[in-house]
Amino acid sequence: MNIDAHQRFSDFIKSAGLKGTEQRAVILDAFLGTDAHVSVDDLHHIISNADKKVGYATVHRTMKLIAECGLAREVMFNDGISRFENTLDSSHHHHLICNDCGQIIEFSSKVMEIEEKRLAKKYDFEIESHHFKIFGICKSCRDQKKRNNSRTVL
Amino acid sequence: MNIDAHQRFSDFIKSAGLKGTEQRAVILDAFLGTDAHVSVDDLHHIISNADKKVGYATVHRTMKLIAECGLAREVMFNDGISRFENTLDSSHHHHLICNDCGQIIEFSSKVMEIEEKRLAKKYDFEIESHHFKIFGICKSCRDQKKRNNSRTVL
DNA sequence: ACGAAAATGAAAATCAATTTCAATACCGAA
DNA sequence: TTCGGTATTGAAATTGATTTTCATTTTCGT
Ligand SMILES: [Mn+2]
Ligand SMILES: [Mn+2]
Ligand SMILES: [Zn+2]
Ligand SMILES: [Zn+2]
Repeated sequence: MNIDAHQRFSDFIKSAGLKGTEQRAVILDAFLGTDAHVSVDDLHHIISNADKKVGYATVHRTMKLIAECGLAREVMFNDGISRFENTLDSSHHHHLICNDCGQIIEFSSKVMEIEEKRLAKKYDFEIESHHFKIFGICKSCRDQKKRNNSRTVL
Repeated sequence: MNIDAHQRFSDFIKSAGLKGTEQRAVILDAFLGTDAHVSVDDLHHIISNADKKVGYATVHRTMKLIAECGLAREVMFNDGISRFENTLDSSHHHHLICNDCGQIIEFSSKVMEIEEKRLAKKYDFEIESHHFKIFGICKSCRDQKKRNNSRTVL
């Protein structure tokens, strides 16, 4: 189905005149092993916890490469930290982000994709990327608040 | 029509147990005097150029207050800098951002607002804010590229 | 005017991201 | 396989926006 991610990365590396290294393999594996939205720091910890040693700067540089070759997408929520998500095993989507617990709900919307194309045409704009983010309070956080409020009243 | 922005800000200040100061007035005026997406640094320069002296930290803290009271909305594009835009004299909208020249085109979309409400209901999510950002290349940058390319060929 | 509380601003701290650079590793050519 | 030019690594330093600190000043209800 998909071209193997490792293959794709090494093709990218080669075609860019770069070199394959043990560190890059370790980082790619760590990244492919998560299904969350991981920061450079997250990945650096994951790698360290697996008793491998790769410098923070190298994780950072390699994640940029992995994103550049299309295996990762860089997303920023509201905390000023860049996070990466696997693009191969998830289709295009957007995010609902809970302001309380940080939970992230993914969604996709055909309606929005169509509307976006209409807007691009209207403004004669060539789209390279786009992102819709909805911030608010998730159901479980609202429920928890309700419980706390009734407790306060008692 | 609108409650006067100054009135609204001073009401907010008062109700929060804060104090009115000359600096806050200067900063609010500077902010209301622009119609762009201005950073703290932008505003600090605007104020300095007008031969007034307000510390950078005070501009920062005051813009947070102005946003908190609903007179400004904080937006972040892709350069890691927070910018503020006037909410009173512009209605709710989203942004097309040119990756080449940084130009920002504003748009609003009824379709998206409706779709967003549908999604919130679907995921039982209480929306507090949302933002749709489309990155790409604007018409004039595309035209310029074309011109450069034909020049290269010659 | 007094005095408690808040605000100011210069400087320092924070913190993710990025750069530096000397040492090391990669890899194609011979 | 060795060689050698090039890329990579990683610890430490730097960057740059944001945020905090804290001594001093200002505000504003009484
Ligand atoms: Mn996602
Ligand atoms: Mn705008
Ligand atoms: Zn939540
Ligand atoms: Zn442009």
